[in-house]
Amino acid sequence: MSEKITENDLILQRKTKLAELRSEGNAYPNDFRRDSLSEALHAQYGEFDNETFEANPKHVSVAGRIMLQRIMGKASFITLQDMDGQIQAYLRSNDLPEGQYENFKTWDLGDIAGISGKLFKTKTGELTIHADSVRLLTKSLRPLPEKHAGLVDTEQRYRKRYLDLLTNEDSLKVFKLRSQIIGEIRSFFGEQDYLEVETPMMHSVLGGAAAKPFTTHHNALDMDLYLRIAPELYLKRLVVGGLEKVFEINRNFRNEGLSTKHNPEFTMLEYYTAYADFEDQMIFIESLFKSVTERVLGSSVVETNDHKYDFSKPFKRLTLIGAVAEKLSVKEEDLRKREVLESLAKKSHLEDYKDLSEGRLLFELFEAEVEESLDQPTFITGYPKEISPLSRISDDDPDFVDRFELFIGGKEIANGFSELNDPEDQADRFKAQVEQKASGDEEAMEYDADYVEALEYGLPPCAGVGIGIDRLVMLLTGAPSIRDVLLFPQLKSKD
RNA sequence: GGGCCGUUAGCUCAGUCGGUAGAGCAGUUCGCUUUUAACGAAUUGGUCCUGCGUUCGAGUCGCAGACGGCCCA
Repeated sequence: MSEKITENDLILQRKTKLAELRSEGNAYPNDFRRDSLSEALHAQYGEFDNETFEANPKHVSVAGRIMLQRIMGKASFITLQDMDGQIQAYLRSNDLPEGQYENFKTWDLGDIAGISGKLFKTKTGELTIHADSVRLLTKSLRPLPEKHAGLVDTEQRYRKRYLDLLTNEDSLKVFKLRSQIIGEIRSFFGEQDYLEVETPMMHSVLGGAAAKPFTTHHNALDMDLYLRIAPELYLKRLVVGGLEKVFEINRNFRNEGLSTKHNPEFTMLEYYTAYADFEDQMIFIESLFKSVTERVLGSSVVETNDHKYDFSKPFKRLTLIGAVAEKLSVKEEDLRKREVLESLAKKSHLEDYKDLSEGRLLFELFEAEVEESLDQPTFITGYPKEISPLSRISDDDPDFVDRFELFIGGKEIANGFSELNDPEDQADRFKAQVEQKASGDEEAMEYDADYVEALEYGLPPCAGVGIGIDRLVMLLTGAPSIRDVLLFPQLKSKD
């Protein structure tokens, strides 16, 4: 937390300048108002020539951070950066009020300034503000990273994201895109009459997913609570309550390892649709992905690095057992035999495979051997009942449930199923989870009696889906690590 | 948890065989009224991640640790 604050000459020089500013009045004014943003000016006036500007002068005020400066005696150019982009200003000693140019010469890269003046084009045709007034709005006490390379050190980019955003345009782009993606998802659901809700982040009963939780304590209630691992059971209570189309975009917390695909807190979209099943949801996801990519990227074809995904086409569909059979070159019917599963599990170095049920063995084989190879969008269906305690039993086979997971680029992107709305079956499944927990499965759920009671009032037939937003953003931006799409990824404290 | 790689000036990076720690940018000073990574000249700036060890001598070699990255389970 308290990384040692390093004082060096560069900072001391700037502090001396700040002291001078303080002695002249308020060093942190907040009465400058801009009327223009940089990119908007380029868009509106980029094609103008100086004749046009002379006939029809445009006076503008902009504000931003000084990123570059070119000082030539009694005239200078500076590059100002705002939320929109960058614009150049031309400061000429003779054209500024008494003393302003001399003050400007004491400013540093990274200082925040307000500039007013008329637009013109330089010799080389660059749109520039010919300043008639300049003001220092905020003194920067620390030097910015190197002006061309930007901030490169990965650790510093994560710990001091503000410097990364200021100096690395690509990084800023990723987070702008992330915001647009989430915005378009909201629009898509809104257009289809889904209601957006927020459900509790602090749960007294653990459920909704197989994961290890974070625990916390409420002092006034003297009660231990879990940070939620999933919002599922609350959202389905809302479906019982008549919110037949409902969604939530919010954080989940899982107390597990970190990797390029995992951060302890991550953003999940979950939605539920009454009178729909998992097959309907697969089609819905296809249209969601097509729509979001078209609206955000302008095309349903996403090309990043050496991968290409066309979201205008229906996704591939495979069964879990079929995918494992194909990958390991075994017959599907053999994958129903315990001895075959065990020998494959041994070959795949699965831990404690002798203690696992057949369904879990199959699932873990899939995770170990198949998942990573599913590059093109693929729905996997046919999940075993025992690893899906909230899913509806398949009408075709009582050992399996009506569930799918979506894989793209070797990563799990979505998980959905027809919901189990039989309260007696749900009670039995919770009991099985409690037994698994008792026998050492830290990821098993707890018995949620209140949820079973809600089901007893009647949950309409429905289906729900969870989509990992961070992984979706990785996919659409080509980011190789989840840390590149999280503004402040979890890192170890340096103390 | 294991393996590999990295950590040197504010930033980006060099650093030979173990022998006085370097460059570019930024900063400071001077010059320069259309520059664009502005330019020219001079110049300041170091806990070489931390600790211990080997050695006459360690940024460099060894051991332990911290943090980060990638890969594996």
